[in-house]
Amino acid sequence: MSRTPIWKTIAASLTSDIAEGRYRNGDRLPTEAQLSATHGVNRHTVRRALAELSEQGLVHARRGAGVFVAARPTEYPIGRRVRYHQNISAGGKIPGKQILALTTRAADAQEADALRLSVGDPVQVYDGLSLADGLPIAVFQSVFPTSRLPNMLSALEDTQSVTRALQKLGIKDYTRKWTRLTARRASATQALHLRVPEGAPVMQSLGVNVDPHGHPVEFGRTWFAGDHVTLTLSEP
Amino acid sequence: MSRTPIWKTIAASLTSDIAEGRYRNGDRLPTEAQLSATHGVNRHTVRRALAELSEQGLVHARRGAGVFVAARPTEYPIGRRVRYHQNISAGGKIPGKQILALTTRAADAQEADALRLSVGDPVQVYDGLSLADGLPIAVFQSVFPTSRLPNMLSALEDTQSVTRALQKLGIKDYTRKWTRLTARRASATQALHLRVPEGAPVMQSLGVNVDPHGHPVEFGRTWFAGDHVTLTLSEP
DNA sequence: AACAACTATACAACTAGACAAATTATACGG
DNA sequence: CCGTATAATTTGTCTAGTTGTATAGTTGTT
Repeated sequence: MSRTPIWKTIAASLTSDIAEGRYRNGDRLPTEAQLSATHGVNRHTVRRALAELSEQGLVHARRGAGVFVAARPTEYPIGRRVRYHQNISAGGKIPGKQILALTTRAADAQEADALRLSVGDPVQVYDGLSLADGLPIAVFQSVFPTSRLPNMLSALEDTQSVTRALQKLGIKDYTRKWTRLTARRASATQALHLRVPEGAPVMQSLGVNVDPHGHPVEFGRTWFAGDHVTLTLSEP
Repeated sequence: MSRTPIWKTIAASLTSDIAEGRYRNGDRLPTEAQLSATHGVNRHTVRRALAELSEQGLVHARRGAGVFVAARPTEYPIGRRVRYHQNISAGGKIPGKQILALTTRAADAQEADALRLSVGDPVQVYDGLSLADGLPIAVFQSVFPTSRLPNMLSALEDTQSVTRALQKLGIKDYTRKWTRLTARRASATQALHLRVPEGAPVMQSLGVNVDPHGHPVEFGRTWFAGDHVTLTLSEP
């Protein structure tokens, strides 16, 4: 009998299938039941193989949905001019955004400090999800001062783009004033959106964009899925 | 993977949103579709969370309309002097009434006994709905003897208030002679008015009000929505 | 005998899609 | 202006499929 466990040969077979492009980025693998049937083994043996691939970051599973080929890291440049759509397009991927929620509430201390407001001043909040080639790479929360941008939410609803929404409201250009990066663990909801296990490492980015006069127009919090993105710093 | 089911975290999130006043009494929650999108989860998972809140009585759903934050129980004191308007106002809520029907017919056995009439004597009947903060808390049926109060219905139509209508007809004060309480299941029409599922528990209250001379002036049947009201007994 | 690899079974948790039923919003005609 | 038919929303229910986890048993190797 062979010395190598069955699950290792199955894992190797799946790995080569992925490498050869038989299953591509974001594709769903056959179900565990199908794989166990085609390989003539028990489902648990297939699971052992999939666990190996998952460990290596080649695939990720979603309960009830299936096992998917993990995306290769997306390059995301961060500099003085941060434009999501341009960044992703330049990397040869199709950008996408998904609105999770548009709300109005009072500013907390951090937001007030960043936007030069007082705590409790009204702000408009855009919670969303950034996609590259249809795969989630980041969840973000953009906060806009209501006093300076009264109709930001409706503009966002129309354009789905921060850049275009700001243009609509008369702000033709904006630049990044500062960016702070930290490593964090994904919360339950972040993990769900980013399709990573809870507690997986994410990169938290805090930043403020200002108009040409230096007035802050947006305070953004972004959480990048560490496995799917590498941030590249251009002009610090 | 996390040990706690996703739906529990969603339920907890919604509960805290309600507790913090983000959604208030009677407010409509976001639709199940919206919630499932913002939480990055299937609609059925959201439904599981909402079912939990519904079980706890925090929300109630209306098919085709939405999911609403359930009103906190309204305190309704029952004693010798039962005045609807005062009772609700004292609880810090805005009282309201809605006339469902004003009719004249013959007294049945129960009504005749309570009002010291003969079966078949003419009585005037006021079917209505009691609201607190715009939410239905009870349906009621007030029966008045035509012999003693000939123009009660028109007085009610003007004043919408039993107390003021009786004053208009010369009865300056009245007190509760007796009250009987029973638990029942809501009939279809009651359930519709009270916005509770059919068969939900309701408290049936029967009572007679008498003028200062001890003559009965009103026989009232009231059905309180059990989930929305707690009756408190003051002077028995 | 001990251990690792694999099998077998069952259930929980979540996803996916479809359709029914109730409600609300909208357009139309008198 | 009002009522009515129509469409769009929204919750309720059903069926089916998929991964996650737990328990117990079998087989081959050392």
